[in-house]
Amino acid sequence: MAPSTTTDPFPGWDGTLAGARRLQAGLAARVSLEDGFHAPLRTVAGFDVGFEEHGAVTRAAVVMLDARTLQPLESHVARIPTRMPYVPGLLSFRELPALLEALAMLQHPPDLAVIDGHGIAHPRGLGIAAHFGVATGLPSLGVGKSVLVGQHLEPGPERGDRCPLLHQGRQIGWVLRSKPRCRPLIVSPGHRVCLDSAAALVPGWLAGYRLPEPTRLADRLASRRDHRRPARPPGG
DNA sequence: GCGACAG
DNA sequence: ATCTTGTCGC
Repeated sequence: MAPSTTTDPFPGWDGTLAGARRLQAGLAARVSLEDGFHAPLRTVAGFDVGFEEHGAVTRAAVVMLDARTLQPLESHVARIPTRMPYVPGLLSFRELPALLEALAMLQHPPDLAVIDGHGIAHPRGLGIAAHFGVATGLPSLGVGKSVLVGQHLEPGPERGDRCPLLHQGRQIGWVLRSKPRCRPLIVSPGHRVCLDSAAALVPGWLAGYRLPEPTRLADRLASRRDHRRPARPPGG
């Protein structure tokens, strides 16, 4: 991929936590909630982060998939020194640099990026998936495993059942049942993806597991579980 | 002041 | 996130 398709993800950041929150507020104004991709998607890339050396090394994984068949086309792992601790609400300041390294390893950019974490379902509207989108210009959406902010009702028991995730009087995402008897996923737009599209796209990437394929495969690469444990077949 | 708090 | 095997329930 072109070496400099990504802009500085933290422009003007003074390194402080207060400065990080101010920067988020400013970057959030650049998020577009209108679809900025052409359907049908041809490629989708999943991203996730893991750690090594007791947290000293951040490990980001990317898996490029054929959006129609869900077959993996290409995958990479980027490893860089960890620079920040985990602070709720500031996840992107810890994990985004590694994700951008992984993105740069791809031969071509994906039509859309799926990131493990939240998009606009964030206190200041700039979760890691939204931050990734603004920094790269790529359409993106977040798939989280638990709520950071917002309220919601319990979605129905069937795959595809969903409820709006609301925060301060407006919808910021969806609570989606991706698999029966499993905790629902939190899906939210990152950048250049609208709420309805976020809800419509994810079910198309499900293959019998709780996590959609892009994120599930990236998760396995990021957290070495594939080197220690075999995969179990889908279904019941 | 107290509790909550993506990964 | 990470340390970690078997186990209970659908």
